[in-house]
Amino acid sequence: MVTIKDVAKETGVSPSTVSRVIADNPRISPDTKQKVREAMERLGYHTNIHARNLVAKSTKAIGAIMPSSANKALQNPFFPEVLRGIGSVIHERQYSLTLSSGETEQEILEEVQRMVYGSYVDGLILLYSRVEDPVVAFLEERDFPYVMIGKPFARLEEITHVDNDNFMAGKQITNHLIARGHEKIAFIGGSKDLFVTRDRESGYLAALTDADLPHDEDYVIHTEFLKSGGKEAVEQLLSLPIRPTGIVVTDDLMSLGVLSTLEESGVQVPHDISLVSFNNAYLSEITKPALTTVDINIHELGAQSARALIERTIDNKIPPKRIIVPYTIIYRGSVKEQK
Amino acid sequence: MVTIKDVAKETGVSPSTVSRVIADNPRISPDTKQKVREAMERLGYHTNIHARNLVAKSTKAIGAIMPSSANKALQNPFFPEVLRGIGSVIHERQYSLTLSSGETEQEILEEVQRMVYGSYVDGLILLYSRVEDPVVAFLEERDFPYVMIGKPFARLEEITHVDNDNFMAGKQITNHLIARGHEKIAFIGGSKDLFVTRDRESGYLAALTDADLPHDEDYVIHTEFLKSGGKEAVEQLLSLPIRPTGIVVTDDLMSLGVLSTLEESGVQVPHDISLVSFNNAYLSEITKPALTTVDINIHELGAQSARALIERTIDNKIPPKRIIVPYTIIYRGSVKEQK
DNA sequence: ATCTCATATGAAAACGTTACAATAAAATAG
DNA sequence: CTATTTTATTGTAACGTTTTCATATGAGAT
Repeated sequence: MVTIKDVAKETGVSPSTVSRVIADNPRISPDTKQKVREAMERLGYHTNIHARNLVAKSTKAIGAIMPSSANKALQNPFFPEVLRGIGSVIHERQYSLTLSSGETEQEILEEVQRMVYGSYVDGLILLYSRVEDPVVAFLEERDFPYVMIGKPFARLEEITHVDNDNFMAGKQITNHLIARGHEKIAFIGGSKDLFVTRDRESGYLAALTDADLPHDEDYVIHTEFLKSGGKEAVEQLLSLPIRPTGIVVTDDLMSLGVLSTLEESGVQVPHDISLVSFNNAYLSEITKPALTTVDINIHELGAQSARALIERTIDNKIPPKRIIVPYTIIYRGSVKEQK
Repeated sequence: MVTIKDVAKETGVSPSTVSRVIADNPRISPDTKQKVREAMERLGYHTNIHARNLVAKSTKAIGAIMPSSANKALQNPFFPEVLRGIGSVIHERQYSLTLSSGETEQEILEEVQRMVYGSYVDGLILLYSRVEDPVVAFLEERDFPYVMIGKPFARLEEITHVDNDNFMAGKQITNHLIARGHEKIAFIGGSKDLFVTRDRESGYLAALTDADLPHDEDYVIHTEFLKSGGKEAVEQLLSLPIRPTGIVVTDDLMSLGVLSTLEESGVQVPHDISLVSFNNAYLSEITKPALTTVDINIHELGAQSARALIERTIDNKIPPKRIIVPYTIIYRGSVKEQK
């Protein structure tokens, strides 16, 4: 292993000078810098981060905390995509990325504690958001830098987070249905405990109100993620005396389930019922009628959170902020004019 | 930050003794161990990995290298799942997991070099396999511990890798179709450059041969991952003078595309054409006819590779090995008896 | 009682880096 | 041409561990 001393010896300067060259300190003459850099290149020098971290406090590493795998959400293509987003800025800034590996909530907490106490990372990105999260409590108590993707459950103004404007997205996509002549519009969302669901639902309701459409409670369904839930939801809607002509579904994967159940029941999409969805996962363009869906820009959610976190690791005193990533509506084939 | 010295002072022993207690050195008396452990607990001591790594050579961290994002495969739910698998053993052994963040091949190589030279990790897991991979060349040259998920392109016997028996799986799933009376069976696979495709195809062909069925070259199609490719493949098959009655598709996501194209063309699955698939991604149970598919046990692929790697980081001289993870066929509704 | 040997502990060096204080050399001012 | 400031460089002390070597204590063996 070639160290700073080897480079120093090679160039005939002191180790401290080499260290300064690495840090690009202005106090070093251009000549020396040049010379040292050549030697580093020639000998194949690479900084040993452990030595560096021991003295300088920064690790130049951040951690990403995944939700516990009890949560089926993991199957969602969301994760590889956020990780890519995070990765892109991580790479650009020459940071490195550590992933949490716990499966249960308890394990995740332990993992986080190990990362924080052992000074593995400078900051953390929480890839989920839940009620009364002990991880958040711990980080707050230690005043450790972190940002959250999605909307925090409490202390909204005190936690830096990156989110979409889910209210507006929900409103706008519902408006799309309304503009196409739909008046009986249902909503199928995930758990009510999740802010994504709540915000999108509020948007949906607002659109209805703005258009002077009544909102029927039977038209709003919350279901456990997918599969059985999605099936039940659809069956419930179809058994109603007056069937909806349009449905807003809060997740593409969910839409897939809705779509298949609808077809099983002989209901044609978009002929009989129009469907709009969220996320623009890859699969949303390969379903039978391709889905009209809200592209929430997952990659950007990741990238922005990484940027915000790095900023925060440099100065944890900057005021917390909320970053809203713009969404785009992707129009495809799941919506039809309703006469 | 509470250090080993603080614990030493608190208990009235020397730092070296504390260090030995941490390492559970048998030379320390049970009494002392007890006492020191209590103090560690009380003061909230946590090992600083950077200090430890500086002297002991192990980082107790491994890296996972994702494929370049040029590769659409990233959208595949495969990744969160392998990462979970890796994570489970990582956690169990108290290791930590670093993720590569490069987007292009060049970036990935740089990333790997940084990880290796900077001694960020003890070993690497390659989550992909490609021809003439500079990353592999680099790792081989440095004799750095690594394992690969999938099948290496060269030096099969020299690289520790974790894979399924894709030949047998391909054969068995094809046999399932044959047993149900199908004789005209087509195959839709990904790029011919990928070993997964090749192996599954060989299995498919072997099944045909064993059953004395002819194999028609027109029935074998290689397509770029999905979407347009999947569509074309299906159209090609349907335009044949004699249509197949069964299709083997090498990936669930691909099957989704095949399924929708088939339906668009008015072909009913499984009534007109039966479909079998691979991977058992979550979506395979929510498609219209749920897919009969090969569960390749992605989680286990990850877990096994992590285990093999950790073993290898401890002793890089152990002979390379190949680990075959068993698959299971999940029978669902996409296959029908052919009379 | 002396000697050997195991057992339990401690002192100190090392790991590769950064950062502060010190110094030497060069440039500028009076 | 000395005094002062500026610029470029160096020596040294940390950072928190592990590890080798040394040492003290007590138990058996002679």
